[in-house]
Amino acid sequence: MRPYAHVLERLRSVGLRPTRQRLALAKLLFDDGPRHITAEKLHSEAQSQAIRVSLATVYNTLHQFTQSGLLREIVVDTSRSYFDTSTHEHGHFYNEQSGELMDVSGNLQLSHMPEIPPGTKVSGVEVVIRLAAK
Amino acid sequence: MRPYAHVLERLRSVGLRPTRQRLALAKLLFDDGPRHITAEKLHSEAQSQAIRVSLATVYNTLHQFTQSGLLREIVVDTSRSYFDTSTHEHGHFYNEQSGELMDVSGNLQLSHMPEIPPGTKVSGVEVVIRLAAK
DNA sequence: GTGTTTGCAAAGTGTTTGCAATTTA
DNA sequence: TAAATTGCAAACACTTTGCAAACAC
Repeated sequence: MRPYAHVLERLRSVGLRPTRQRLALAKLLFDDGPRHITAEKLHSEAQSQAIRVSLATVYNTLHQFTQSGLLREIVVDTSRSYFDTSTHEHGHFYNEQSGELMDVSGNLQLSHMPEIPPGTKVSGVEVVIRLAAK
Repeated sequence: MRPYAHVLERLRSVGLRPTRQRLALAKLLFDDGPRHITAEKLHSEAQSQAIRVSLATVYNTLHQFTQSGLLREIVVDTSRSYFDTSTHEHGHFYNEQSGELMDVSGNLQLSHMPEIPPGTKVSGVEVVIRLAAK
């Protein structure tokens, strides 16, 4: 029985040593479909499953995963960072009251791509639909 | 001669007392066409023009202006808040290297508006095109 | 064994807050 | 003069960093 096999493979494939902490966090992140999570949430989730990881390591790991392309950072709130396990380009709903971040299903395109300022190239397009209670 | 007349009027129209600080900041913000600015930048700009305003007041003022609809806050960077003097809905270019935020000219629409989660309504749509050096 | 990773605690950064002093109407 | 606003300094929340101990290979 190798419960971590797929996650282990995933880490190996991007050249990250599969340490106990990274394996545990990767399992939390990638084992149950798309997730949107903050560092603090992931940390407390780990704690509640008796996984001992420091908050600093959670931050480090989230950034390493992001750099490696396993995660994507989504900027919707000045006061905390969200990380998305879906790395393809897609839009988001953000509920400011609850802090909940959700994928927009289906593909959400721009009507047209505007002209890009000279000397630059597009590194990403973010569409955020902010929600409030009705 | 009433150099602040228009700005003064603007503050009055949203029910904010035209104090010396608010007038000076409003002048910096609204007198030269659309601007995208952070609190620290506005503060240092004021300082360099010998306008005495504390950073706390700059923050307070930016938030009051935002609440009153004179400004719009744009979320593009976890580490600082940007405020836009154009309050209509429009897209932005964000150059992560320089920290420069620019309007997308022309109107940038979504190909379609997705179905909104039940019990919520759209409070705003943000489109950010991230730029990197070519 | 050697280089990498972790955890802690301290430091950092942008932002907010409490409250006395000042200003506006 | 009464109520609103300001400025200061302290407090805050999230995030990053330095470094010794622990770990992976």
